[in-house]
Amino acid sequence: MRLQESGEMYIESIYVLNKKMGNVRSIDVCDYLGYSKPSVSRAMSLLKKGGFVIMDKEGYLTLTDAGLEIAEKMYQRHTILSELLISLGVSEETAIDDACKIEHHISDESFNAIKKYLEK
Amino acid sequence: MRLQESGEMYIESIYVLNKKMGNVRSIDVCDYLGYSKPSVSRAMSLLKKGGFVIMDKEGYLTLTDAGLEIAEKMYQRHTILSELLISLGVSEETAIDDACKIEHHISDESFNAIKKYLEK
DNA sequence: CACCTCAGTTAGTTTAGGCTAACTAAAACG
DNA sequence: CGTTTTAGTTAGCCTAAACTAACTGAGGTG
Repeated sequence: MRLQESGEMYIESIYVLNKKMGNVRSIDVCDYLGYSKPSVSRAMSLLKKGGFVIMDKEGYLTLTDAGLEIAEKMYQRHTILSELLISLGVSEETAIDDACKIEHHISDESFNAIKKYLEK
Repeated sequence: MRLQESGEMYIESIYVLNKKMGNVRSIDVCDYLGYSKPSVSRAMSLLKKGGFVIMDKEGYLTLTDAGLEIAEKMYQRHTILSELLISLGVSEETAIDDACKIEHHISDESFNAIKKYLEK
């Protein structure tokens, strides 16, 4: 199952919310992303089917290993891209916004080059 | 009229093809982007309606001032983002690919910060 | 001159990903 | 204990942007 950009966003949201508040349900994702319940519900059912997310009987969401792998990748990209932009003088708010969009489009090769640059 | 990412791509293609070969028609855009004729035809009619492109009776495409403004913006972004990535050690092919995707998502603020960084 | 090719358009399909309205079922409350 | 709130789902709509199939109309050629 091919994961789209929106799928990556949902997975990353679950990951971030989990770090922030422990248990995560669909409704939290709605609030976080500003999407309607049906949109999130449908996305979750696709992510469940794709094997990225598990939902228990009470509606709590957990990332599978596959989901966690994506989430960590996206989160690392998010963090490092923000860092790059901030180090170039961009405001924190814009840096985070832009990182959020770019993280889904940049190749591993470019990302690793940026990471290496920042490590120096 | 709000311009989507795909609209920006079409406009940039016309601009690039114009630089490369002088006159540009829809069919050249098809070849360049690898899209079907109906896709390009539809896109051109939207860009005409939006006032970004003019098509003469023979089908030759010209950018309006508004179109040219977008094209130059995208082209500059494309060039400078490629430059940035190449300067960080990314291969030319990947750098160009990634620049092509990122150019539509990055804010002016971040772009200007990158530009300033490269100027030093 | 009949025919073919080439460029563009029209019509209709598909997929992705938002949305609202309306339903269900469980929990919380007065 | 009945009603309200909360969370999730179902059904169906909309837009963007790709596609194929099929038409149109202009030029070039046997």
